[in-house]
Amino acid sequence: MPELPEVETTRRGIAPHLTGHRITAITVRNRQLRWPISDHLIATLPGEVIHAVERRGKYLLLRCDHGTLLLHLGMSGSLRLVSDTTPAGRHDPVDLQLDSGQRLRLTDPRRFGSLLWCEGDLADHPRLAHLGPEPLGEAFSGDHLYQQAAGRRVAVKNLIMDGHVVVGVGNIYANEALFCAGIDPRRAANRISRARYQRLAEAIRQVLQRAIDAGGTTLRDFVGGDGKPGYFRQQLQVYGRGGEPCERCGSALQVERIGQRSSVYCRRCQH
DNA sequence: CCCAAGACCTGGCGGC
DNA sequence: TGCCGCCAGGTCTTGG
Repeated sequence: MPELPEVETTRRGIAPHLTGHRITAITVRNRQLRWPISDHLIATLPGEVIHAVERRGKYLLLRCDHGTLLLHLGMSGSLRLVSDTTPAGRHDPVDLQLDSGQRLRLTDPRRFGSLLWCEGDLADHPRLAHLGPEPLGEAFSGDHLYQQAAGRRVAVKNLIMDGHVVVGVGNIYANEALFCAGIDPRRAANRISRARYQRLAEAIRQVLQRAIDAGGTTLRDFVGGDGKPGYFRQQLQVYGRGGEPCERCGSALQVERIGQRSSVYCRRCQH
């Protein structure tokens, strides 16, 4: 589920229910996530008040009195607010009990998500320190991509999915943005002009922003606890549409693996 | 430094 | 129906 737009949608959905509230208890049913949940986190979190809910890349940041909870949803994670009598399912490894009576429940069947506790300077945290710029922020541009591409022969699709280059671009939106920009996903990163990177940066921004905007409409359902977002599916031009006609030229969309990830593109429109 | 591949996990699907 | 292999929205680690 979670690419940047979904993480941002989640952030917006949960923030009003968390901000200003105290975590009164943490229930850990399975601590084996991407990294085991630390004893220190479990001991420390109860009693902390959440002052703000922010996002860096695909990490949600719950800023508390004495530190920050970093929450990553991995491949299959989602968060919901539930009442404290809602029975937990098989794949609900963690609940945070709040002083409002609600619980923030993490559901994560594949357990690639993570919960980390950071007490020092957030910017120095090993998971955050080397991340690239936010795609919707000022520091991200075609020039930035062009500079990052220098000397790199990987496929451009792999470049833009590299979190050290730019955060938040997952497999879905990498495919979409490259289609929008008319760039062949297999093209070597260092064989693309500055002008075309400008177009690509713009496409990345646009595609992510549009998805976030679409996500906004499901916020209420999400927080109510039953929402499985599927809202942006209809807007996808290439992802999940291998073999179907290209929206622009009508020729059949090509499916191919690039860097272990399934990729879809139009042979006629993307060069 | 760059890059490809393997690793972590579970569930759903299509094919036989 | 049952089993098997493959696929899945992420990213860290390892080894060349």
